[in-house]
Amino acid sequence: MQDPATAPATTPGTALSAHHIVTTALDLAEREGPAALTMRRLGREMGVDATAFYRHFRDKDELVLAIGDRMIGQVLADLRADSPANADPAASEDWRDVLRRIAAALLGQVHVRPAVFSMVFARTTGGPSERQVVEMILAALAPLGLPPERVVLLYRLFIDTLLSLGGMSATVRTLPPEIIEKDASAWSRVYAGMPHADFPATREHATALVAVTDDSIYDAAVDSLIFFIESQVPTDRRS
Amino acid sequence: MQDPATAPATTPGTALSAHHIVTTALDLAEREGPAALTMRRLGREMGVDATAFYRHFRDKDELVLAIGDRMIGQVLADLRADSPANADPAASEDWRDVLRRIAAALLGQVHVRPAVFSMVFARTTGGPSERQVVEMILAALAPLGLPPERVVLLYRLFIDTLLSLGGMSATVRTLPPEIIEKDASAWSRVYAGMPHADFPATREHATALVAVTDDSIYDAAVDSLIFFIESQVPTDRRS
DNA sequence: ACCTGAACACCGTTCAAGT
DNA sequence: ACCTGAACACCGTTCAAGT
Repeated sequence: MQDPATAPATTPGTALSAHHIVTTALDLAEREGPAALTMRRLGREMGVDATAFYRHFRDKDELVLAIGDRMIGQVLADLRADSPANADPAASEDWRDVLRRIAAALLGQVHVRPAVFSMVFARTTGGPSERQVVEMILAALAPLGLPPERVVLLYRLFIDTLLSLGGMSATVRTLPPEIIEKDASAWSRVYAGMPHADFPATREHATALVAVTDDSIYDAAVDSLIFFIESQVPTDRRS
Repeated sequence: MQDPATAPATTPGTALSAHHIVTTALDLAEREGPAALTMRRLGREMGVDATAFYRHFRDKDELVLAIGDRMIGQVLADLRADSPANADPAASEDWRDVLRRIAAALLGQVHVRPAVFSMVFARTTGGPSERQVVEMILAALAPLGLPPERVVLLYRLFIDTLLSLGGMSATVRTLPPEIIEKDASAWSRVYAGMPHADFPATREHATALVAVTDDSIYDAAVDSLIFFIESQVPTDRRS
């Protein structure tokens, strides 16, 4: 609690902090879309001049990465929350379950913070949360008896596939509404009124095509990745 | 050849056409990055006012989609060029080879047109080239004896995984140079100077981690996807 | 130490006017 | 029919000035 009389008259209770800026920026991006996250708009939101943020972040990119770091922190928090190690810290979890839990936590953020996810999925923050997720995946794959080059390739295949699939889905979700409409109608046109003679396979699958969801594709990707990794594991380490 | 005397003095030999606009815009984006593709910059490039393009495209998004369509057209051209059906039109190619050729053609555009790829990989143009690629993949998977819902899921898994992995790679490639540097150094920091006690798996794989390339990940994804699809095919249809 | 405000060099897009 | 040019409502960022 700050005494209103001693607080500077120009900024009544609106002291900026990196944490508070990130919180407000994240909310703004999710509420109105990635394009609404501008320095000026954020300034209006927080009652300060647009240029005030440059005291806390070198440039807008730094701010966006900080928002991304906040999101990865949530991924990590979700992972800890439903970890079986909470019940039995000594139990070493099956690597498949570790990967499935990480995949689920990432997909959760695609749903709950699509704007942020679309802004940072191709970027690296190098923050502490990111490092811990990296360590979790590598620690799960390391005991499988594969050469290190193979381990890191499978690690990157896993994380890059899920980040990019999630990022694509999040990007589409946060496009301006009129463009989402255009994209959707483009697919309808592709699948529907097509010359039967030239596009037999597409016509045959038109009904099924419109029913596929991004989440079912993501789930299939997780199954596919685990199935592929399993196939590389020496038979004596399979379980 | 146009008589210089009869050509309008204001636009000497610079008549705009949708095709010419797309060509110049694509070149500009690849030459100077996606951020350099602005209406004003393109106008300067072509010697016309920035607002002249609105006679040919409804808005900038339409122009970007047209550029994307041009790129997919190249994918299709590449596919036709190295199709074995050129030699023997009666031969029906193994579905694995069809998928591998499509994957290779997409990756080719990631390399040769990363800026365009990064701008459109999450979008749908609904153009004729796109339709033909869709038909190619569905026609390859249709004879495998799977229910239509399964066919379309595997089709989407295949195309979405490769588009999004390629898109992520292309996005990183076309980031402003100083940001690429920041991203790369972020990874070095993650992999290198980390507390050995807390990140044993990361430390163990530090050397191997920096050696993984986007292309090797993409290739592994193609292998993984084909391996997964194979596993779903009824045994009597495997070959 | 932290924020303001003017300024610079940009954006996409609309619309009346020119040829 | 096609392009121009002024105008509107925006951007990110720098820097001198304020408190």
